Amino acid sequence: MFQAPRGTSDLLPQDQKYWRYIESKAMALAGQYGFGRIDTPVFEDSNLFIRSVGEGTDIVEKEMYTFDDRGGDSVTLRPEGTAPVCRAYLEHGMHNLPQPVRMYYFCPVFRYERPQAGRFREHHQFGLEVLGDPDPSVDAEVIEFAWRLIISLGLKETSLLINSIGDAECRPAYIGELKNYYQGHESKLCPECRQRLDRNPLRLLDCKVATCQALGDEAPRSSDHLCQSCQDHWTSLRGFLDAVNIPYRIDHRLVRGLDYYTRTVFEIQPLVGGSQSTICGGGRYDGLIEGLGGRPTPGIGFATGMERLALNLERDGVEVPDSPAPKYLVANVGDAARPAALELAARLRAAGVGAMLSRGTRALRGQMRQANALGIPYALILGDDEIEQGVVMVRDMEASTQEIKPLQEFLDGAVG
RNA sequence: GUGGAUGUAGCUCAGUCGGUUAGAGCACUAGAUUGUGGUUCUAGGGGUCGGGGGUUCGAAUCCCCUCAUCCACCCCA
Repeated sequence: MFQAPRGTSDLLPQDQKYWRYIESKAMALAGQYGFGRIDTPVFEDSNLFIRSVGEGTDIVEKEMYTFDDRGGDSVTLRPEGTAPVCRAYLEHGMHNLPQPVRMYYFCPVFRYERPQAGRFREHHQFGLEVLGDPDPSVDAEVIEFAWRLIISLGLKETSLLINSIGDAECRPAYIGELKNYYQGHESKLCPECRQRLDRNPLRLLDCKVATCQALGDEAPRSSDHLCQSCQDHWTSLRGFLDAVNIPYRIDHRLVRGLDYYTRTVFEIQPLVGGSQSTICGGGRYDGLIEGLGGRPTPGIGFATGMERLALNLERDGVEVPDSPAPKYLVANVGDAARPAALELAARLRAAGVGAMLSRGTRALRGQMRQANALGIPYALILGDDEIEQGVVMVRDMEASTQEIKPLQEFLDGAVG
């Protein structure tokens, strides 16, 4: 037997409601905030991700689905959503549009990781980007969007964490200080963190080993080492967030795993849940587009994981509307009734009314069971008698009542 | 990539000191009701016991390998 590849899964009809619910809420908000949808290819030139996400990151080092296509070009299944959008911005000359350009997307994302609850090799993200506006009010608006999405979905018990990690001007000096600090305590670090000291000092801050955490509490804070412009940006951002009553918490140890982030970073996490619990993450990336060969263009965005949102909706018991069953099930008894039933169902659907043919069972009983099992509100019964008289029996499944109507009269009423 | 746990019907799980033909509930199909659902009763279909190899007269049960899922690390949505 075949089974879905490791870390992938089927989204079955009965589970679709959560996704459709999230999509409809997200799209409605995107419209309100003036975002236009963009869809980019599932795979891209591998170098796009190497250059944007960063060569030292886990994603590029060991998680990308990279292969040579038959023409010998190295392509990679999208491991994140921001770089392709920036590529599209450049490729289509969007800097000529009124700035900033606001775009959102739903797309599958691929990372070769060891699967676990809430973490998959293929997952799906809703995300958005604002390109071409450096102002902290945009940061606030993007964060407010993310928060509003979570609230409007009905998720409770979540917290919003923010931090500022500086930019190309001030971060190198900060990282130097951080290294200095940790080198003074190297003997107390866990083995992993000793490696981080060279490779990725920022990540020292979010180690979960207790002794490292204790060191992290006393470590120099990025927000205390910002250059003047980053400092101003950070201060303004908090003011704006206060102005729109967004309940953020500053987390000095919030750093993110992609190299392109500058200044603002943020995450939304549920208060309960396992280790794979972050449901939304994002930040500013003012150097990314320039790094991809464009003119200096600021950007900010975030992404949410559909699977994790759905997981949280289910766990929180959020009531999610299911897609309604067709209004009519057309039951039929006898050979003559089968084509008549098919025609009746077709006429109803042509007029925009939901109707489906019952399973071809000889016993009417089975067809009524079907209507019941599918939650179809009305059964239409066609037998030899009805066809002969040009009528149809309409049964209200919930009220357990039924009446005989002339076919044309029924159709007029059903369609009207 | 590291460590640990778990894999028996579509689902939830019994069954394992090795011993006939592997079970239950739910779900599904049908009958009771020759043209009427939900409740009830009855019957039926459905299993390479995750896969492969080994030990044995005999393996769902013991051993090895492998695959998958879950948990933690790592990392992230």
